[in-house]
Amino acid sequence: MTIERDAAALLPLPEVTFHVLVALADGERHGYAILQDVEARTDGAVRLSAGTLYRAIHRMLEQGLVVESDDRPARSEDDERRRYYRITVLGAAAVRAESARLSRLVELARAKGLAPRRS
Amino acid sequence: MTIERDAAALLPLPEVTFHVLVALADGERHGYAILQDVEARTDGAVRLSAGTLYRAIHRMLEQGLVVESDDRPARSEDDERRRYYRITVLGAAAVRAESARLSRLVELARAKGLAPRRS
DNA sequence: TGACATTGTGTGCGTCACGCATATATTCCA
DNA sequence: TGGAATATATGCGTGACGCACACAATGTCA
Repeated sequence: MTIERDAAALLPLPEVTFHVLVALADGERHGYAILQDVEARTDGAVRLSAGTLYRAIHRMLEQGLVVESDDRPARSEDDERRRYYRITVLGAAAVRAESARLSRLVELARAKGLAPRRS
Repeated sequence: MTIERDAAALLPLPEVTFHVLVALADGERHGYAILQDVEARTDGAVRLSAGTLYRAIHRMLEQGLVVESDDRPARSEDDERRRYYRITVLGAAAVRAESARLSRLVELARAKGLAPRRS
């Protein structure tokens, strides 16, 4: 309950924040990997600018949407420069709330015949 | 085709612009009526601030998303202060494109189990 | 009639999130 | 060995936002 209200207070989420949370939903990733993941999942349609991404991550750390992780991959596959992030319970609640908000926006347009038919 | 590309170049639409276009989709309205219409259709969840609304309308006029209308209601139901607006072909294309974009965002979240089930 | 809320449009101001450019260092690979 | 890719970060300008405020006409009610 409190989590849901805390999440609701953060809406609307900035676009880049939404993408970062979706990218982290199924596992930890470092910044640059988030960049590539978003681009791949959207077939190149969404390309985050690096500057905005890293600033968004800093904001998200302060807001408690993500935490930095100490888990590092095997030394042979690691890169010291990387900083890994994990989504928090609040982060998951926030992206769910934002998804619902966006879904309602689409419904508004759909009611006027302005949205694609339900896929 | 050209219209679709012109509309695509305006994405993402500012949130208030999206709401104004949806409000105008089924008929002409003046600014203050748009304010009330959005609030009513969203059950009070979305309340546009007047300042942002009127500035958005000015932007939209310059971009050709809406045009000011000379049609006035019967004098008995009119109010000289009002300024009426009509959505353009470009405006309709833009809100359709934005709806599709938002719909794709929801799909991204849905693929990770973070969006409400299809309503 | 006088007071006050509502309707209606508009500007001033500060802030946040953004893209683009740039900085800096490391790693990969031909 | 030199250039592309990887990786993170800051500088700067802009656009859209909310809130406060301004100002006038209209409606309501004591």
